[in-house]
Amino acid sequence: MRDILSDLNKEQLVAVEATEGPVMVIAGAGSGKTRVLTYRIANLMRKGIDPFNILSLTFTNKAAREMKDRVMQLIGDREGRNVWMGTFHSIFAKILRIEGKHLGYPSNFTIYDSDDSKRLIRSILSEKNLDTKVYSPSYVASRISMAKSSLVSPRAYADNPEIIAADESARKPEIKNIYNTYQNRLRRADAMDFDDLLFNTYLLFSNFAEVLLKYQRKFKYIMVDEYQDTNHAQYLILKKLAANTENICVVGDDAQSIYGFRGANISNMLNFKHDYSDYHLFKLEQNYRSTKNIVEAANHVISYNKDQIKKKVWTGNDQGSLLGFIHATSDNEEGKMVADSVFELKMNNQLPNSDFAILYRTNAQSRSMEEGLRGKNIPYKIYGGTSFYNRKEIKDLLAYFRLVINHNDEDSLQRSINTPARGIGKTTMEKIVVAADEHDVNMWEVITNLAKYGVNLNSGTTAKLMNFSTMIKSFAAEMKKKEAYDLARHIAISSGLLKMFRDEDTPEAVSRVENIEELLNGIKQFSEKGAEENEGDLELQGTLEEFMQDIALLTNQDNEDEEDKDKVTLMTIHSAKGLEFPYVYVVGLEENLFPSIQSISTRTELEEERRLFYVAITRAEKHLTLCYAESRFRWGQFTITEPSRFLDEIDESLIDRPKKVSMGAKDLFGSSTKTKVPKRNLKSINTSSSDPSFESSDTGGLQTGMKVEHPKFGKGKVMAVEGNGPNKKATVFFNGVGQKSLLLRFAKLKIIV
DNA sequence: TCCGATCTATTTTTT
DNA sequence: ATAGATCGGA
Repeated sequence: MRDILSDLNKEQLVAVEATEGPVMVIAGAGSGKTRVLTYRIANLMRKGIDPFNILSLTFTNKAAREMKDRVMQLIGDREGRNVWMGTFHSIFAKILRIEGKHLGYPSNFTIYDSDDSKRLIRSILSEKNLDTKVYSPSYVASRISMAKSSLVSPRAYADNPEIIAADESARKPEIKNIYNTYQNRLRRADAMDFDDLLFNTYLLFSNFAEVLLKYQRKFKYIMVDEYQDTNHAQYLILKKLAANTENICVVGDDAQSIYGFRGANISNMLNFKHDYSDYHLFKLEQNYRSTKNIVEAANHVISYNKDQIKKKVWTGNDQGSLLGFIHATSDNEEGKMVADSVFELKMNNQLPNSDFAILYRTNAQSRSMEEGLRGKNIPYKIYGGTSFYNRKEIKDLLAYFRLVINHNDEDSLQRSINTPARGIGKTTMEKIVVAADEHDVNMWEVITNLAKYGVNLNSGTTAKLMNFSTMIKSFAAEMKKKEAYDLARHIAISSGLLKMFRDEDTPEAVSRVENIEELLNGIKQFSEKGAEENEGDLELQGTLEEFMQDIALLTNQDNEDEEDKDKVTLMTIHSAKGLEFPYVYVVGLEENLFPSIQSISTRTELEEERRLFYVAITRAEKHLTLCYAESRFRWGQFTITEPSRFLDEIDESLIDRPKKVSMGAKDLFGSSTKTKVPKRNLKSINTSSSDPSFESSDTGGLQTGMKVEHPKFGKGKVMAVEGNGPNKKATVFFNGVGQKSLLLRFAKLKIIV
């Protein structure tokens, strides 16, 4: 620990040593940002600061874990574990479990993930008889989420003329009411969604001065990673927490801001100098990670963005080899070619699998990569995607756990009450929901006091409900006595859930049973670990409640323990941020995929996509390969693609591209013997050809999401509408044909819905 | 109330 | 492709 400071370059060193007062570090990709943060923590402790007084915030679990590991390496586990290090959400959840009572929440509140939120929104929509085509749950969810991350309460939402006008012009005036009901429902269930973890922390700190003071005293030194990704709520919370000592150090890179879609606001970086006039600014511009070619490619790409803080990222590293380029005819071939390339590099240079990463824009792209790698027997691991905790059987079992911990959790109640079937059907549940709404109490309250709330049910049903609540209560009683694993297994068996899947006797059900076993094993490990650490410490360790708190914020597979060491990494670019790999493949560089179709209509969104591409490029240390496939299965359909505009933004001289440039659909059809075009798609192209009786509609009011029919392309869905007047264009996804951009002036479109 | 067959929306990215 | 929603029959 003595000479840790000698590991740093001059700029890093000053940033590490400026421990007092506000500090902002603008750190280019690969410039040792995490290093600065971890060494800062070590340095603080070296100077005698109590680790309990240090707070370090990150965005992803992976980044948090990485930071923890590195800090532990520097200063040892014993002291290291006392630093409050974690994601914003997990740290604030921890605080809210302790202080939530001030806001009227019990400490065992349930955290709803985005799935749970959407399900709740769905059920509110159906109660309010709103059309889910107009009020698409994900749209409503994102409106609500945006409001919350800007600290706009349901009340403030309804009172804000601009928001209301926006909703009205989008013909969705009900959103304010949905938001209000949604928030009441969460409250009634003693549940918080992800945004509430921030919003409520903000409320806590602004309304309870003594609580704020307690945490201001506690967190004398605050560090924030990826500051460019903070949203308004996070910004204000930080401002409050740091108000006393102003010992706040934020590290960020505007060029890597990729979370605008969830409310991140780069202006938080720009505002820093206004909030803390005596701040110190440090810039880290030397890239230690990548070769000259990679850095140059990245700089070139990002220079296409208008909005950016000027800085010059450079490297003293070798020139390195040219960027690789893979041009495949289909997504499957792309997977094969990437796997071949990995295999070749690995064999020629005797490299471990862990040197390789394959990065993509969307989780769905992992499949063809997996197939390719499996074909070559290359071990891989996937981050994210449909995570373990999102599988149906896991959610089913977790719903029991959650309900046992928090009986008021209505989502879990609805999920578990008739799974496995107990003869408590829709009619019964409807009556309960109605009674709950009428008396503004939650469903558990109604179920356990049927008479009091005037619910009329026959004696058989009453008995069934009674049995269910008795069972849940008995589980809850055992929670205090039993260890997490024992209780979990007991619930899996006594609830009948395990039996239900066993009885099903399909291959699918077998894997569901296996997954349940896996979850139980995970719990076993957890409680054993708890018992180990328990000596002398918290008595709560190792209970099911603790386990649930632990996993509530783990949305992707974060359990890396088992020998996942030497494997190729597959992940989205978003989750790759902050990581680095010697060999990186960026796949699916196609228009409408990357940049994504939803982003190409506005400059800000397109620039965010470009920053995402920048992040992807700068993950690579030694070699970067860019991949493009001429066709791809998307939404279960065969689609013809065009190369991404981003490919043109890298200087040709940096890419090792085969001379022949052949692209586009014509070429593909000419040589389509190689590409498997499913029969039914060919059929649908042929059968839906021009029909003399076809009548086109007035497309003046055409909107995203509408269903249309085209005389030649058949039925499709409008993905985007852009331009005005005679130049108005629509991007339509046609079943079996793929995506088409149509000039409405000419296109004969019939609006179906 | 349950079950199966059929229809339908869904896919951007993360906590 | 796939999970969930919906509907009709048992």
